[in-house]
Formats: sequence, C-alpha cells, structure tokens
Amino acid sequence: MTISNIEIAGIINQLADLLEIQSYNAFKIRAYRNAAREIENIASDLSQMVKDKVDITELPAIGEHIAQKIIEIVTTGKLSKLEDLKKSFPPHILDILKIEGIGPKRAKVLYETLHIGSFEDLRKAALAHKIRELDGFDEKLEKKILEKTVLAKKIGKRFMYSVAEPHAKALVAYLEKSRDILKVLAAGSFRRRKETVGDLDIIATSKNPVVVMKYFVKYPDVKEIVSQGDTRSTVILNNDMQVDFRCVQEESYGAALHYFTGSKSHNIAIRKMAIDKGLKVNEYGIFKGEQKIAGLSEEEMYKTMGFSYIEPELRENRGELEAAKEGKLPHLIDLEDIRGDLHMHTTYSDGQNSIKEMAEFAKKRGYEYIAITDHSKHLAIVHGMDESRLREQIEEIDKINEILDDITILKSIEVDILEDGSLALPDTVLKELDMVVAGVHDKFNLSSEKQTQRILKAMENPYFSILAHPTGRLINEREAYKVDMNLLFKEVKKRGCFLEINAQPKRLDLNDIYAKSAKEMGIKFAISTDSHNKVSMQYIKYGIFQARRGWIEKKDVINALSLRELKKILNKK
DNA sequence: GCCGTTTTCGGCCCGACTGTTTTCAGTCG
Repeated sequence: MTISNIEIAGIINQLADLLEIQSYNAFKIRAYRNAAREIENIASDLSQMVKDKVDITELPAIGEHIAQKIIEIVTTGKLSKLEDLKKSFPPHILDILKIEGIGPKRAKVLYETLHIGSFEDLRKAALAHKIRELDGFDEKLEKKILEKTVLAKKIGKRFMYSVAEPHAKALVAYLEKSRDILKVLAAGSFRRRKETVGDLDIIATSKNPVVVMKYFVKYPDVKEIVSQGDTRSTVILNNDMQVDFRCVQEESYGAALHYFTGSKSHNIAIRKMAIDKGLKVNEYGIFKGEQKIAGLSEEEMYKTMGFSYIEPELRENRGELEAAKEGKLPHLIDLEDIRGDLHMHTTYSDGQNSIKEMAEFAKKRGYEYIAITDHSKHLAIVHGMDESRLREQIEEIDKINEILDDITILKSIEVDILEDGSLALPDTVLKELDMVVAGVHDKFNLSSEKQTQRILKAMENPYFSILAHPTGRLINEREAYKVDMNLLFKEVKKRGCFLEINAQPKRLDLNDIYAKSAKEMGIKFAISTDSHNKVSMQYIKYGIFQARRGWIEKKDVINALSLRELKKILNKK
C-alpha cells in the first residue's frame, strides 16, 4: 500500500469537512486542517516515514492523535473514523460544499431539513423553490445555487500558470488605464509562480477605491459579479476563472500586497510570530497596539518582523521564515543565469524545426550552447531515431558547428528507458554523444518497486547524464508514475547524474517540492524546455519559476555553467 | 487536536462582503 502525502492530506481534510457539518469543536477541526496543510508541504514521503518507523509527531501540527490516524491511513489505506462518519451522511454530501455560498452550516441545514446530499438533490430542491424558505437562505441564494449546480463540474478547477498568465496580464493592463489606480499587480499564487493558479488575486492602490471597484467589475471579460464592496470585489471571467480584487490606500500597499500574495500558510505563520512579539499583522500593516509601524512596502514588513526579504516563490511556509530570520535564504536562480538549453527536438524526430534553425534561435537568445535530444527509435509514433539516423545527425551537427559562430550544439538524445531498465540504443553509439538524456515514455502503470528499479537500472549505464521529466506527470491530465523518489534521489546523488526540471508548461517536472528535497541532498539540475519548435525555447521561464519555488540557486543548475564547465562536469561521471 | 525559552491549560490569524435576524453569523480568502 503506497499512498501519497496529497492523498493523506485529502482524507484528513474530508474528515474535517464532515466534522464541520456536524458542528464539531471548531479548534479540533482547525487542528486537522493545519495538519493536512503541513502534510501537503512535506517533501519526504509520509508512507515511507511510517514504514521506516520515523516519529512523525516531530512534524509540525502533527501530534499523537493525528499521527495515529496517519499510521492507520498508511497501513490500511483508510481511516475508520472517517468511514464511520461517512455512514451518517449521503455519499456526495461534500460536493455541495464546493458551491459558492454554501459552507458547513448551510450544508447541515440542507441535509437535516430536506435530506439533500448531492448536486442533483440540491438542484431539484432549488427548482421546487424549497431552498428559499430555509433558515440562512433566501431567494437570491436559491437562484445562485440553481446556476451553480448546472456548472458544477467546473467548480474547483485550477488553471495552468501559462493559461492564467495572459488573463492576468490583460486584466492588469485594463486596470492600469484607470486614472484612479496608482499601482496594480497580480498577487496570489500567480505571483508566487505556482504551477497552477486557482484564481487571480489582483491588488491596487487608489485614493478612490469605490470608483475603482466600479471600473473593475466593468472589465469586458467579466461574466458574473460575485460580490462588490467598497474595497474588495470578486468576479468570474468568461473562462470561469475567479478574480479577487482588492484596493487599498497607498500607505498600505506593502501590507496588502503581502497579504494578497500569501500563501495562506505563510501569512498565518507570520501572524502567529507577530503575536509572540506583541504585534498584529493584517492587510493594512504591522501594528503595535494602535500604532502602525510598517506597511508601505513588503521589504519594510519583513524587516520590521526581523526577516530579510522573502521572494514570493518561497512563501509557502516551507522553512523560508526560519531561513529569513537567520539570513540563510537561497539566492534564487534567474532567467539571465541560463546559458543553454539541454533538451529539444528537431525534424529528426517529432520536432518542427531543423537543427540549424534551433541553433540560430538559441543564439539569438544569447545562449552559448544547446543540446539536440531527439527521440530514440522505441517510440514509433514520434519517428524516433535508430542507430544509423543518430549517426547521420551526429555528422550533421559536426558540420553545423563548423559553420556557426558563438554557439555550440551538443550531440545528445532523449533515449527511452525500456521496461527492463536498459536504454533503447546501444552504448556503442551513446558513447559518441556529448551527453545522454534518458526518460520513461511508456508503461506508466508499473508498481512503485518495478518503476523505481527500471530507472535505477537505467542510471547504471555509464553514458546516462540527465533523467528527463522525472515523475512523468502532466498537469490536469496524468498523474506521476509511482517511483520511490527518496531512493531515486539517493542514487542520483551517488551516481553523480542530474535531474531535469522540464519547463514545458504542462510538465514542470520535477515539481517544487521534489526539487527542494533533491537540492537539499546536493543534487544538481538541468532546467530544459523539451522544445519541439524553436519558439518554445521561451518556455524556459516556466522552468525557472518552478526551480525558484524549489529553492534552486545558480550553483545548482548545470545549464547555468559555461560550456567549458559543463563539458567538464559531463565528462566526470 | 496541537502547542509551549513567561504557559501542560488555555489559547488557537485577521478582516471583507452579504443579507438582514440593525449587531452579527456565515462564508470566503
């Protein structure tokens, strides 16, 4: 039985949800939620920790009782307390909590008076106008419920960062046109460069917030106004993306920006630390009694709290506050640090541009080098190369290298790791390459043991350089394959090979949590675009964002090295 | 249910919007 941290957190959150409908002790519920949030943030695998008999009560927010529950979940896959609780509710009761405006209290009323336990029940009751008569409901809410239950399946969807990005930019550009707005910025998980964005949080400063609110809700892409107040409004855009907009006075810009950037976990941790210092933190500033002592800028906020400035990407309460206190924050990698791209395809396999076109585009970007990594023959669908095609390509690269100045094309391949852990091409040809990128492209459903052994075996190959997209997940499409990441990292470290942070917006693989964990073990990374045409080399920024969220510094990244240094490190293996 | 360099008991982040039950509960972020 292997169960992921996310799944464990999900079970504990479900428990909290049901207890909340039962009006259970609010602080106990909060304790469950705190524990779930911490579990989502832990890099190491809880399942493995339990198997290794690690004392998990050492983890924050996890005491004796929750530890027992986690052990039960890991060993049985279930939580008996939750299973028992579920028996007293209809099976889909938690679905109705996803509807805007229905929380645990109203869910309880719906269930106890009308026995409503699903979207379908709710919809029928709303159509029969039975909802409006209930305590805590009215005609308006009933109407809203009816609308929401139609679109139920879209609720809770998260957008890939790259999808949210143009919407955020367009909206910010619209707001910038308002004369009443002084500053405006997209905050929230978007500013933290999280791989998916649930909603947009926009912050602005103005002397006339009410006027600004009116202007905001008139944005042409708005489909629905959820709420509109004097300083805060919420709308839904045509693509169903929610936007929360907050407008404050100039003097509170830093505090509001900090508050609206989050993460929630980071904010709560800071507010608790403030209480210990006899201070209060809110979106208007830091207060000592009645007196405001900071709030103009985030820098000032952090300084007042005794921290160095924390980059938005780090604000997840994953140790950044402790590091900031001790002045030990990482100096995060920047786009400008990248000197080459080590994963891209050409017309030799499934790419759209020639080797030369890719090289020339890279040169324009100011790169010193690129690696051409077309697919190996195993994958018929992408016209993978066999040995002789690869030799042809090697020759062509040699020729182009002679012609092109100021950029070097490294000879490489994205070779398949076969089910038995061997590579899809023989060593006789792999040894002629400058480096070998290897990846799993099929048999995603192997057991964790088999999948892990498959990759470890592949890494034994003396020419293996970089493990491509290490977990294979596709955001919103495909789960990661099951791999013992902890064991994998140990072997990568021992072998001296490298892990890829794949910058494709759908991959961003390794993710932030794994990247941080691997970095802590001393592993180095290649941040690569896996481009299938020249233009997508620009995706490198998404890889940088993910790497920054994983606390990655320039010194951790092999394609931030000069060509000479890179060759040296590639040959050392 | 968790936590503690003032505490093993007594706290637990903080505030806006909605609708209305004109002082607050419910919900949300």
